[in-house]
Amino acid sequence: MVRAPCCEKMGLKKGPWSPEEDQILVSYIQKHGHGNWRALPKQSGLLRCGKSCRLRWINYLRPDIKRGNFTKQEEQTIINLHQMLGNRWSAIAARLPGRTDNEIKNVWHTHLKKKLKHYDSSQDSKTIQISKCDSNVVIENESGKNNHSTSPQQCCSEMSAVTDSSMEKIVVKEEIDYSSEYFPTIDENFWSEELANEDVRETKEDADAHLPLVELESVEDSKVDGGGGMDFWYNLFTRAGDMPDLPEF
DNA sequence: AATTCTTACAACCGCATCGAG
DNA sequence: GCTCGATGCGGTTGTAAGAAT
Repeated sequence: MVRAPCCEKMGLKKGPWSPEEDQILVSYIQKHGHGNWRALPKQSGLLRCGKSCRLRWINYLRPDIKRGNFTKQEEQTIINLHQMLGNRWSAIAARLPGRTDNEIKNVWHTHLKKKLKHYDSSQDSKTIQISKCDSNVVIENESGKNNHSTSPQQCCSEMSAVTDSSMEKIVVKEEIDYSSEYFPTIDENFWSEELANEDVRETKEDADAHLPLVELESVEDSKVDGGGGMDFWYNLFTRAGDMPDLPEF
C-alpha cells in the first residue's frame, strides 16, 4: 500500500508559488504565527498543503533568510562541516545564519561537490588511511542522554569531541569557527579551480607522521551512505587527537 | 534566430522521528 | 509500550534562465 502524496488531495495546488500566495502566507504567519502547519492553509485560505507552506516559509519567505551568493568563507564552512557531518544539511545550516538546508544542499551539489572532486583528484596520493574503526560508539551529550550509534555516518554526525581510548563519553563545550581554524585549509587552487599538481599539501608520509592513529574495531556491518561516508569516518578518528571539543548539534 | 544543452534552485516526495493520548 | 498525527529531514525532480551550438 502506497501512501498518496499529501498534495494530491482535491483542489490543492502544486508547483511554484505566486507572489499573491507568498503575500497571503507571510501576512498570515506575521499575524498568527505557524503553530500548526497542517491547519495553516485552511485558516489562511491557501490552496496548498501544510507541508508546502512550511517549506515555502522556511526556504524562501522567512525574514531572516540571507539571499545572494555564498561567500568564500561560507563555502569553506560548508565544506568543513560537510566533512564533519556528512549530508546533515540541517545541522550544517544551523551553523550558517540566514542560510537554509535546502540552499546549502543545492550549493553543495551544484558547486562545491564538483570543485572538491576536481580538487581531490589532484590530491589522491595524499589520502590518509586507518585500518580499524569502532562501529558501536556510545555518545553522551551535555544533557546526559546517550546515543548509540552503529554506523560511522550516524556516529560521526553526532560526534562532538575528541574520543579517548575508551571512546565512551563525549561532551560539548564551546563554540568554534567552522570556517577554518580547526580544519585543514583549502588552498587558493581550490577557489581558482586551477589545481596544482605538486606541493599543495603535505605528503602522505608527512601526514601519517602528524596524525595519531586510533585503535578501533571492524566496521564490517556498518551502513555507510552518501556524503561523508567511510573516508570521513576514518579521517575523523585518524585526526581525533587534533580535534577540538565541538558544540552539540 | 532557433534549438539544444547546462546550470541553478525551488519544490516535492517519502521516510524518520517525536510527542501526545 | 503502542498507535497515530505532525513535523523535520534528506534525496530527488521539475523547470526557468542562460550558454553554447
